[in-house]
Amino acid sequence: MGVNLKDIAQRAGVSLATVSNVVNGYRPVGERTRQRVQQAIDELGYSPNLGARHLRRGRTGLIALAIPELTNPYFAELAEIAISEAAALGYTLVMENTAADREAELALLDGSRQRIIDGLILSPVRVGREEVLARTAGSPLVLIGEGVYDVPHDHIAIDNVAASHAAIRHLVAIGRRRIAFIGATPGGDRQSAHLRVRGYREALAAAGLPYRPLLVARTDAFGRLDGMRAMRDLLALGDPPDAVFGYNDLVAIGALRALAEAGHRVPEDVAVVGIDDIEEGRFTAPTLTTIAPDKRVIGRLAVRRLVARIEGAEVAGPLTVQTPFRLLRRGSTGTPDA
Amino acid sequence: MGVNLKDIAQRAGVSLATVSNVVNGYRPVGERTRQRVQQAIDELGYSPNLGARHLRRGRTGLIALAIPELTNPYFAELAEIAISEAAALGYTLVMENTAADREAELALLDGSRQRIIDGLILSPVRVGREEVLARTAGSPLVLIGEGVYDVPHDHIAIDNVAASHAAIRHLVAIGRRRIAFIGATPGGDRQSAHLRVRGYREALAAAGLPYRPLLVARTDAFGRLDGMRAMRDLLALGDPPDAVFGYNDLVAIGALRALAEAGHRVPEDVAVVGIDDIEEGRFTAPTLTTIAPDKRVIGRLAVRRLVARIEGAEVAGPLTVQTPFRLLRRGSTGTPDA
DNA sequence: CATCACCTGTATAACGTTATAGAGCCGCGC
DNA sequence: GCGCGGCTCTATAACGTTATACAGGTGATG
Repeated sequence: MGVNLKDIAQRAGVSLATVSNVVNGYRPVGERTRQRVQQAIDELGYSPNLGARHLRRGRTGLIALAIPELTNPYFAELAEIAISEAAALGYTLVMENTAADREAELALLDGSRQRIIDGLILSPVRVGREEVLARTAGSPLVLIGEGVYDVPHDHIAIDNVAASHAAIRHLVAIGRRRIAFIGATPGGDRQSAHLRVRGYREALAAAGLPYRPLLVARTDAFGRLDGMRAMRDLLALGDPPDAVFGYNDLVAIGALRALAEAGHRVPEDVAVVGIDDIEEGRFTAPTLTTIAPDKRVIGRLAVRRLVARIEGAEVAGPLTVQTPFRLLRRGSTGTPDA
Repeated sequence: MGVNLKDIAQRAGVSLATVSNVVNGYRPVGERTRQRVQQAIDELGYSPNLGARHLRRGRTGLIALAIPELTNPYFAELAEIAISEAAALGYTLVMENTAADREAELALLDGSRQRIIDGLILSPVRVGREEVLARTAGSPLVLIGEGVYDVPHDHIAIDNVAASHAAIRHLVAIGRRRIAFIGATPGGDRQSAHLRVRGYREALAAAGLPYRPLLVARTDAFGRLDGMRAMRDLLALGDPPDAVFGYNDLVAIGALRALAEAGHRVPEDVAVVGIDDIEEGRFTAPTLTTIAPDKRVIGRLAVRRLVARIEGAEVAGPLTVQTPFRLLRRGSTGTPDA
């Protein structure tokens, strides 16, 4: 349908190859010829057929970002950053929703369904080291968030243990002693849940506080509803917590809801901290104290690493990169809003 | 790199064309041959090179969903539905972020950047009838949300006027008399803002209430922050409203925040209603009454229409489809949570 | 003046697929 | 026995691009 190289070549009175060289500068072209060709391109409105180009080049120009849920604002915010970074590098980013499903993650890893993409950024939830090592697809892979260790792939995430430390230290500093954690997982999945629990335990120990297993609430997923249910259970304990640290902001927001329903005051009765710094947390009542990962760094770095691997560049630096984070004190731990 | 048709053909001892026919059933193939080929495919693990296939077929198998912001949960929820519907129909959905930018919308319409996609689902914000009519790209286009009328394209949206009516009727029914609207726009963009204001005015008139221009707050965008600021302004009026209807849930949630900060009780002092039924609204304090569009219908219908047009099928029914909605009564208008 | 290197531009072979034209083969009916 | 239709399967020409090999011309150098 569209205008193609041949049309341009005819119009400009040169060969196909010359037009191609003008378009992507693979070989030098004389100034006069270049101008004639460029004029023809402008007049006819040529844009290359990417299918054909990529068939020839062996690459498609697409990269995929696979996340467990698009409706988690953290991932939506991350995706927005990754999309624009990919565009800046000349790639188109395709979103894949794994829905935290093991089969979906495996399918992506093996690339069976995905002969279209040049590389994959995956936020793994259900797959671990073995599955990643068993990966057959040859295209580059960058892991974000959850840790899958000792695999030959880039991995970008915050230091989950340190992040937990910071959250718990803050709660201790404002005088809390019975600090609960919401969002532990039963199985081996969700490495970061384990790491965050570990940071929680270590920080408690460092503060001289006892570790009470009853105060660590497991959840199946990590949405608002899960946080709400877990908080209800915690409130039903004979001796409920005076602070809660959620696996992420959504869980913490669910906890806020359960506390409001039960008539508890936040932060007076129970203080709440989350992780992710989603925009929503700046508008809850009270506003949510949170650990803010640097989403811009994570999103951009993931895309850049992936593109560098795709293009075969030597990538400096270690495979695993830990990105910075900050503690944002807000209403849910007693800091008045600005 | 991968296994291709030729490898399979050699392995099975048949011709290229036969393998192709086995793969996509264009021509009948004898049972014995089919089995030999199928076995070779399974053994070697063949999957077609989509670039080549699409070069030949003239289609890429990609469709784009262009929305003003990925971080608006309404669009994230819609996107999740559209992605899975597209996958079910054998297409891959690419997300495009227009960031409510006119240039970005125009670029998508003209398809200059987008020779990769077979069709486009666009939620227009800054472009209107003329721009859509001037579209040069030949690929099918489906519009969602905002209305751009009298153009030869499918358009899927709720009846904005009726939705506003329902919201205002509800507020009137619970005894409110000074009802404000947050989210009018100055320019001609955002048709739906105009329509929602129109429904607001009509419903006021039908209830015998006066229309007070001071109670219609303009905003530049439609996020939580915009809603919060607008609500602050409304509260500063000599005679503040006793109810607020937001352009969408985000705006309404911002209003909730401003009300909480100013010490007003919801719904006792001010009742609040939004549109979109994003999950977040079920967890605010109080929970948010909202007009719930049927996102599943919108997302699926948009994708199906688009795919039908791409594949050249005759599409029955009118171009413009209005999708159903429901009023969900929650805490912000005095209905206790279930 | 011959040789050589260089600089532009051209012709063409891929890339992996699908659709078209046609080649064998078999059995049936005249 | 011959022609014919139907059924499988094959050979091959696209699709639009890029990279390779090559051709023609020009200027510099010995």
